Amino acid sequence: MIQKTRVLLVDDHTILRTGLRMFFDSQADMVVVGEAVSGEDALEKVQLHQPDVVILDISMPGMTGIEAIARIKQLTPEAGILMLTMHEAEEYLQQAMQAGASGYVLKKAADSELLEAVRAVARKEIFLHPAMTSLLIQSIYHSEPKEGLKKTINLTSRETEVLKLVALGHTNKEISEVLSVSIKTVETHKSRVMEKTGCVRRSELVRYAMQEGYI
Amino acid sequence: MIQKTRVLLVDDHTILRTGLRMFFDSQADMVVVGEAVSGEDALEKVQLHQPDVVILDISMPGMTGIEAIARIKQLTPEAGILMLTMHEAEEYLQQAMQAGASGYVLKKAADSELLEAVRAVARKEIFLHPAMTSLLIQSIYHSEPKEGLKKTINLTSRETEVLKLVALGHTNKEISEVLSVSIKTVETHKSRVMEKTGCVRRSELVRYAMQEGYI
DNA sequence: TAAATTTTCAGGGTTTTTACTGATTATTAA
DNA sequence: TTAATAATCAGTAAAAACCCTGAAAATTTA
Repeated sequence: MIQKTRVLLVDDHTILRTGLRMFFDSQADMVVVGEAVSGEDALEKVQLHQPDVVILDISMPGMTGIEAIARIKQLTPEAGILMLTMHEAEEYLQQAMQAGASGYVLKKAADSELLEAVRAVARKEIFLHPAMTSLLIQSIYHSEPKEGLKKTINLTSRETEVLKLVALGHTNKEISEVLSVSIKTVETHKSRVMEKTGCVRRSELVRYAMQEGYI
Repeated sequence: MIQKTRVLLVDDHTILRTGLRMFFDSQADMVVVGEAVSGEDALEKVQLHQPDVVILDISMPGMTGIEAIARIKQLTPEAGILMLTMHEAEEYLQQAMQAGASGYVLKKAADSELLEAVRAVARKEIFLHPAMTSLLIQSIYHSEPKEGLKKTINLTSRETEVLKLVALGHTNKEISEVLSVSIKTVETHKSRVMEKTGCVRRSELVRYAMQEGYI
């Protein structure tokens, strides 16, 4: 091992970070070069420490892990990003991989799996637990309209119509003409959809619509 | 091991089949229950032997492996299909996974990998070599448009980037930030794309991008 | 019927996009 | 080495979108 794999830990739980640091530093081929407690913090630390692998939690205060992935990738495209999370849901997995993550490991996974994942990501490979891979492939190639998510986010029929048309790139005016309502009404529906889905950008709306099979 | 994994070999090369049969039969947990020399033959043998795992080559006389996957899946959805091929190209990989394959192993892979793959598929998991997984994820989430489609309308690389981002719902500002250029530059590229494609509305641009496989 | 939800619309200020025209600097091809 | 193509950016005015708050009908549910 000529060079140790440089690891940056990003998690808001100090205890977890400390544990991970001890764990990684006890490995001959890796070293923790820094820690960050938030997405914003991570962006700084990434520039400062130039890590090979960034280990990131999805749920963090402030910027979400998903957002952080994109920002980090922008800053240092060479750094591999490994999501370490307790969420087994495929929606997170999909979003993370789409945003540019190189791996996804559950917090309940075995230590050996985490090490394997870090080493794979350091080699520029993508690491997913077989079961996670199944989920991903399934969701990509053989996805059914997800009932689970539809239950939580309940769009009205009018909101659904507007979402679809927005995602297809139609302007508010076009939508208002198609639905025979005023532009103001369209704006209201759209903003309500964004509120319900948690989207703050039109692009997120597009992705949401695609992901949920609206378009 | 209560039940041995029942394997069906499908390949038009007799030597290879014989070698594989000996190899698998030497394993304590698997048994080759049949062989087939073509896709058509495979369909019969699948019904006859009810295998747990079908090992299939893509390139075969008559029905292609990709076609065979779909047909086999239709007949016996419980059977896992493992592609064993010399093709490293991601287009085959994508097609195979989309058609319903559960794994993809290169003929040049190590014996141990093949065993691992068969066992994973028998467990209803999906098996891909990490490098293959990378390819797949890359091609799904970070794909370049297909060359064939770009013949008629020739977009420059920058125009293509802008088109993709526009179609994904990003604002000019977001695009200018991602590409590190001014908004004015983005506007120019976008209007040029609209000129070339004949689109006059953003929605048409979205449809074009989808149709041409940009997104 | 009463309450909750859905659908509809408005005002107003800010930001962004659109649709022009025009132009400079690489890079590539002939 | 020209000539063509690609990529960059500017100005400007009108149109549209965005982001609020607020609110009245219509419909559905309890």
